[in-house]
Amino acid sequence: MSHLPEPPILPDTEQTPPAPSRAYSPRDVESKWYALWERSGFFHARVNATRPPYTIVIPPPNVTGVLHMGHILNNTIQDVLIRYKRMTGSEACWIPGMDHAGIATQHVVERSLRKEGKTRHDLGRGEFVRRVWEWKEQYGGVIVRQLRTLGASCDWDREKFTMDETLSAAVREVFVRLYEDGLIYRGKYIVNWCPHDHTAISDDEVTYTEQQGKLWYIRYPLPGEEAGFLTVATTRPETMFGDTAVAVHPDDERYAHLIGRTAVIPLTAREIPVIADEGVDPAFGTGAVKVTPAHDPNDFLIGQRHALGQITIFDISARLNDEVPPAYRGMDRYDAREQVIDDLTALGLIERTEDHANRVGRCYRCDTVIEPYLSDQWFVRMKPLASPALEAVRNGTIRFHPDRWTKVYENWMTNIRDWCISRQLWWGHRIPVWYCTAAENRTERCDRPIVSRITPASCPGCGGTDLRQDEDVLDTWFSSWLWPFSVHDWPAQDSTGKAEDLRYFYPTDTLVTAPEIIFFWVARMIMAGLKFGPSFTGSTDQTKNVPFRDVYFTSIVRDTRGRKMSKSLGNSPEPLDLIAEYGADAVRFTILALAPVGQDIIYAKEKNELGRNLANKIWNAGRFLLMNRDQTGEAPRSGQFTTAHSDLADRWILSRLHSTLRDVKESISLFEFNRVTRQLYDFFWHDYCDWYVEMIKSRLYGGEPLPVKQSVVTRALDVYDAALRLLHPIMPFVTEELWQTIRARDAGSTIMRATIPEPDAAFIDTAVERQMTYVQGVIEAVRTIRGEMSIPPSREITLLMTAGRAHPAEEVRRYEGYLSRLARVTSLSIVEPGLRHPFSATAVVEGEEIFVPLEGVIDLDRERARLQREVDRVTGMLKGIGAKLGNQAFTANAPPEVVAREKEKLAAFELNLAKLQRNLAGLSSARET
RNA sequence: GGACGCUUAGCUCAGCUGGUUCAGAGCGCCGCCCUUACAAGGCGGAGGUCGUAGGUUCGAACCCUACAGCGUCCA
Repeated sequence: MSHLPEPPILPDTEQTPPAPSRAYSPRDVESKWYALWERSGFFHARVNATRPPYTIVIPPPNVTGVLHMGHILNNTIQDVLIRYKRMTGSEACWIPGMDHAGIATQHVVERSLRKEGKTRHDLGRGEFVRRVWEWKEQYGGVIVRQLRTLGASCDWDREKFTMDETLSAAVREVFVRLYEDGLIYRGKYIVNWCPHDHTAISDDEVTYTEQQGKLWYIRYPLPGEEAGFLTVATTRPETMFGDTAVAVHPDDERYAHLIGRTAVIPLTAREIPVIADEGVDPAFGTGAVKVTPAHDPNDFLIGQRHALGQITIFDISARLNDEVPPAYRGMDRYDAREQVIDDLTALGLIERTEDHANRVGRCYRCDTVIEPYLSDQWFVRMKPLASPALEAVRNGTIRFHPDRWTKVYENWMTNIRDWCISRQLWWGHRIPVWYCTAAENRTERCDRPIVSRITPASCPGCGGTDLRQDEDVLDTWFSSWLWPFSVHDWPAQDSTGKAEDLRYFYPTDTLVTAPEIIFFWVARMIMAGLKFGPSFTGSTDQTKNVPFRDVYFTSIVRDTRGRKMSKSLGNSPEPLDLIAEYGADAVRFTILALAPVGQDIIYAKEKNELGRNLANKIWNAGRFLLMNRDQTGEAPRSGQFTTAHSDLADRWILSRLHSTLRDVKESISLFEFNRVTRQLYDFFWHDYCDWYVEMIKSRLYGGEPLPVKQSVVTRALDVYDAALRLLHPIMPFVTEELWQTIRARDAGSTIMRATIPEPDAAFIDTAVERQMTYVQGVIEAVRTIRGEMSIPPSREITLLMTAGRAHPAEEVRRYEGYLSRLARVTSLSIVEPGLRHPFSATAVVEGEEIFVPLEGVIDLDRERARLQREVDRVTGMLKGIGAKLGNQAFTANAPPEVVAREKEKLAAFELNLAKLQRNLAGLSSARET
């Protein structure tokens, strides 16, 4: 339990000690609450039949990862949803965890080995993997601790890691099932090979960039023809040693006579056929292309159609191998390119060279240029999985926010290609496939791979025990796509006691993630849910099997120059530094406030002042309430809100509170978080602090009887208490601190598990809001006069005003306290309309005239100019409305209520204008008197 | 090349089904205030032909078309 700093009491001695800070200091507050929440088990969710579940699984960050701005946004949103749901009747469960990040983690450990002068091969596979685990235990998961600093209310008891035993079992189970269903196959195909990481990567892991390159026109000699050549154009001359044909389009008359003949690969003596293939673009280069089936995906297909040979000429590092002439062996692919060009030039075989922009694919992990490479890999057949997953999004079982991502998804899903799932790494889930290596007694069955959930003891073919497991591991995403149910220990849920959890918490409700991984992850999770869900939901109902119902795609965080924030650019603030400087609450609030729906965020650290200032404002409102509570005491409380001794301001703030409860509820349901921040900011800052608190001061500091004051205090606390709860999901720390402080709480209670009130339409009172608008209008009019006439607050003024039918005198009298405090008016007189009040500054509010007598002070010229501007403004508006109403077409076609409204406006403005003009004239005559 | 998104005040953004205080907020700027919660504050003020050009409509920031600029994804 903590206490707000007391208001400063200055001793009347000459020495003034440093005043206790009146500013909110998040550092002191935030550090203590998280630990208490976690220790108290407030984050933990349980199967609870009396509450509906609300589940989110965290997009598992890499075990190597550290918190960046994208995580701040993403996890703040998840926490807001979880905390809001927890406080509005749901059993909210946010399941945290990490993935093992195959390539990235292996890199990290290899790098540290290199410092010892070793490679992983020196250690051997078993030892290397042991070292990775060691690294993980010691250094991994920094991000998980950082999330706690952010305030994330994850259910840490449920934390998972994709390499955990149960999640590994899920991976094996899925592999075997897919294999048995014929959806997994192995084959020699062109894959995206990373020559740096020495592994295949999937199509989605390649990022393409436009690059300025060259197109070389190379002469391939035609045997038997003196000085006869067939010229082919290529961007990759170094691959010519792997050519097994030259191809032209069958309809290309230029080359028709060459089809079926041969050409010689320069720098070698090898002859290759000239073939005709529909896939050749006659407009590209010369219309004749070299065909290298082992090193180009298109050529691979051409090669298959024509049964061409496949000659692999690179080793795993993309250096030329022994398939090429001795002079080039061992050369890097780019060195070889230069050498080949030089040698061809020397032979006069380069016809010409053109600039050519080409798309270069790079490894998304290490940025190395990808080499299309022929190798044995494992694939998942995607089409059968994709169609139900496509359907689930199309028919609205799963909804994307913003909706436009649906189209991106559909596009990809309808053109889906098979997924290469094998990786030539050591860190990851090893492929559960064994091969019989028995030399003797082999049967036909021995040639088939043994696909098994558990390590097989012997070959089912020959019974031999000489088995070798496939060397490869699985793509990390092959475990991530199971995450929504593998976190509940599927398929071992019965033996681990998590069966009930799986039934209760699956499917999850909302997925919050980045659009960048819509294919990598989101789409595949949907496929996995629909494929494997029936086995644990016991239902074929799509709605029960999908992994989530709503997917919210977050914005990309950019710097003020529009560049994506990244480590390598160094343009991203360190999130923990931000939190240290501004407080986690401020960082959370700010990032949400900055995030336009579906657009990128332009982020600068100074913007956190928005959130910090709000925290400070609320803190100080709390101090105000506390002081008055201690001074005055509270009235006895019975219901939710005290209605005793309530006046306009009280009814108004309750109306505003319930409007805000309603608006926030709606905004959250629409995932419009920046709107939530605006609604809360406006309520706290403007409605509560600027108007309500100022208005109750006239009663708190006036001569009201104690019970009245106590009711006022109680109600102010009631509203504040409810508003704190509503704000809590976004600013968890400061709201807990204040909630605990403003009133005594039961031991072990927390705002985290308090209830956010349901919006109640009975409190929303438009009549009260209209009256309040009038009062505010009068106060603002007087303040404007003060401001423009440069009348300091210290100078007392009197106010004369008319009181017509809409706001009769007895009503205006009730507001006198507000006017005196908020407009610093010392006396109020109701006057008859139409009287002259010379030497007064004037204004018209809702048809009522107000006069501020300023004899001796008034600058008549300034006031005249001010009124003239106002007259001009109103005249302009009247002109517009007049034109509209004078237009036959408008009055004939517009809905009657619109026309009526315009007529009302016209009348009101005309009334205002007449009064303004009369007062302006009165001012002019005042000069003569 | 195809698809999608964005363009509103100096900056960052709201503006929902076309018509109420539809032209707004925060920051910044100018002026006045240390008024007993808050100077990380209070009060007031100035700032925009809503990217351009057409069109639909009685009426367009909002709907349609084209163009320009910026951005993202896919080929």
